[in-house]
Amino acid sequence: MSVTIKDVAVRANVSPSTVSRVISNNPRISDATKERVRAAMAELNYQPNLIARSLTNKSTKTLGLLLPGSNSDLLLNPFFVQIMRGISSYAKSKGYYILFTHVDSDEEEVDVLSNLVGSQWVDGIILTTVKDNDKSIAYLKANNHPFVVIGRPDDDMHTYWVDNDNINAMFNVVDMLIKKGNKKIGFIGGAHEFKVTKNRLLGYLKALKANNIKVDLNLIYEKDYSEEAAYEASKEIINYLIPDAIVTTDDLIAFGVQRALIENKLDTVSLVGFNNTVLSRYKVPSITSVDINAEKLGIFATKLLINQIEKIPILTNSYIINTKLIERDSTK
Amino acid sequence: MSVTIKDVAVRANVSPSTVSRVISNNPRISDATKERVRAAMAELNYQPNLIARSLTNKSTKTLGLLLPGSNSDLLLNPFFVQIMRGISSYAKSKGYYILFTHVDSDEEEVDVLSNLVGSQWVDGIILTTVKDNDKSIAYLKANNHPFVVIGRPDDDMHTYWVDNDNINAMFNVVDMLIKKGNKKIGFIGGAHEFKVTKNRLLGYLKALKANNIKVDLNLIYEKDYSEEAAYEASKEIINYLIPDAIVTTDDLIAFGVQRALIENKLDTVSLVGFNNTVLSRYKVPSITSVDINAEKLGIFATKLLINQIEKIPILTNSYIINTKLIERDSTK
DNA sequence: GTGAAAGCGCTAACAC
DNA sequence: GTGTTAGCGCTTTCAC
Repeated sequence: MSVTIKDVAVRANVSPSTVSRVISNNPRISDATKERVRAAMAELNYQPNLIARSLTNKSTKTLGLLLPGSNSDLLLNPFFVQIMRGISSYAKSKGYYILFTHVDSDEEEVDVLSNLVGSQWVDGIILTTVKDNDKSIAYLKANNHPFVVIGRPDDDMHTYWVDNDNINAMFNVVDMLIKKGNKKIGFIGGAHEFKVTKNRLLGYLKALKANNIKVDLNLIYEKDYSEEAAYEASKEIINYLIPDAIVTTDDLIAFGVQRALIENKLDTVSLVGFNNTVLSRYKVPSITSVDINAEKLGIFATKLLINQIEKIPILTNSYIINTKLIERDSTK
Repeated sequence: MSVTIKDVAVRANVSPSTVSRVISNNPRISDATKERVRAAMAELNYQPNLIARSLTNKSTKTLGLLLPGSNSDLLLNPFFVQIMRGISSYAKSKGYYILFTHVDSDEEEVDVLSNLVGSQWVDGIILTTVKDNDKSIAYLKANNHPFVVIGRPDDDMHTYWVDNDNINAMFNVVDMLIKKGNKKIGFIGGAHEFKVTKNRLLGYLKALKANNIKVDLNLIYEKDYSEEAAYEASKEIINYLIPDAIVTTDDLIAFGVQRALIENKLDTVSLVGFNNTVLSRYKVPSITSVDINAEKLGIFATKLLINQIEKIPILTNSYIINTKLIERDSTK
């Protein structure tokens, strides 16, 4: 059928092992035979069968990427695609493939992992969300399988992870708003089970405290990552009081807030998004947002994982990716 | 190291081949031994090594997914993620994995394909864009490798593909607008090299013709898939004349148009997007758009591909996925 | 109904 | 420097 190492060997009048050595560029092969073998490979249009190689090497040069399920708008968020782009490009540069799977439910997640890992399909796993007491993390640790998570895990000293400094990023947003004179600041975040939400909320609280502003629980909402839920939450806040500003944990959420603000003609209320998606810039008014460098998150996560797999000594088990506040018209 | 078929065999006091037969549920194995083997597998927590299986079976149960490069906002478009979700969920239901790669340039595309195919990593390929004289399609055909494309290819009788009826979908949009009294209708599309753009333009032209409206080339723009480019194009159209309506080939483009319209206080101009992304619904005014059923595109593409790989007789080499016009406030 | 043996395409230890 | 050989973990033909 397709041409194998044996065919090349016959053609070049050498043994299969010699061909293999030429492929891996083994220095002990004479230049003459190298030439001959390479010529044979070219003539026969030979391409190594990576499956066979994987079997002997016990390594597939493939990374598994677990994406969250379809129960929220989370995946529709462009920042996921940016992360994927980062992962894909770094992986490619290091000769790795990416296998991806959606996970529909929490229970399923460990099953899927167990398949991927147990079947020896992947050399490592990239997790894209982190929860408290994350089952997937627990499973991978128990099985001692290389993995990296995007987001800060509970056991941040003994896990490979990348994340933004979400506490600080949100602290800066809120602090900036307060310095500009805003006092009554609402917070609308995604589901509380996600670490991101939790940490951004922490940053919010920290900033209030640092500026001696009392926390008002009626101004704090944590729902799911949808435009609609955010819209509803904003209306509740507005009914309670007219805030000076509303901060959110995602642009999609900010879009929902903006809709509510516009509907209620509240053009004095400041608004801040997160993740700096393409559209935040083009909204009217354009929305101030925090650029989280999603592509970089993907790149460094993959780097951490590949170093781990290839046992390349690394100085750190994590990277904090810098964020950048992009001020636009929605904050005065 | 990890537990293999041999370990199970020893434990269950049978030969490896028997274990293999139990795994594949071979009917000639007695229920008693089946039981025994299954028990052994459970006790040892055995999971088949898929790499080894792939080597013997000459099938990896993995599909390669090629995504467009980073030179446009195309990939940031939520509809891509929806397609991926469709692909992933159907593939999963049939026991297939998905390997994905970004392609940065056209030249690179064939290289990447040749790697994927030649290395025998994937059983089939999913192409997500189609161009005229598509090199990738040519390569896959030449190598006789199973593939499917999302979008209608040149040789639509001898290629597996899924697509919307883009000509008709756009025809209906424009026809509807004309029936409502709009006459001067602008068209802003993505890059002309993409078949999608071409076909939607065709539908636009067809509708004008059917209604005896003369084509005005000053109202037709084909740029790239970006908000910004669309915004600029709209301004040029507005400078030329105030249109009754503007149709676009993508919501992202429509967003750019809307920004230009709002800036110029042109609230009488109708606007239609495409792909019905989440945000079109929440824009102010909400944007009429065409739902292309992206997830379904992914599902049926994968179905076509897997049937082909497994040599399941199929009645058709393509599916036309229905579209649905979602009327909102942007069209009067 | 079950076992023995060969082979998928590659790599690597061991010879010479 | 190069060849021989065994083996990665599985499936499958051929025996019995």
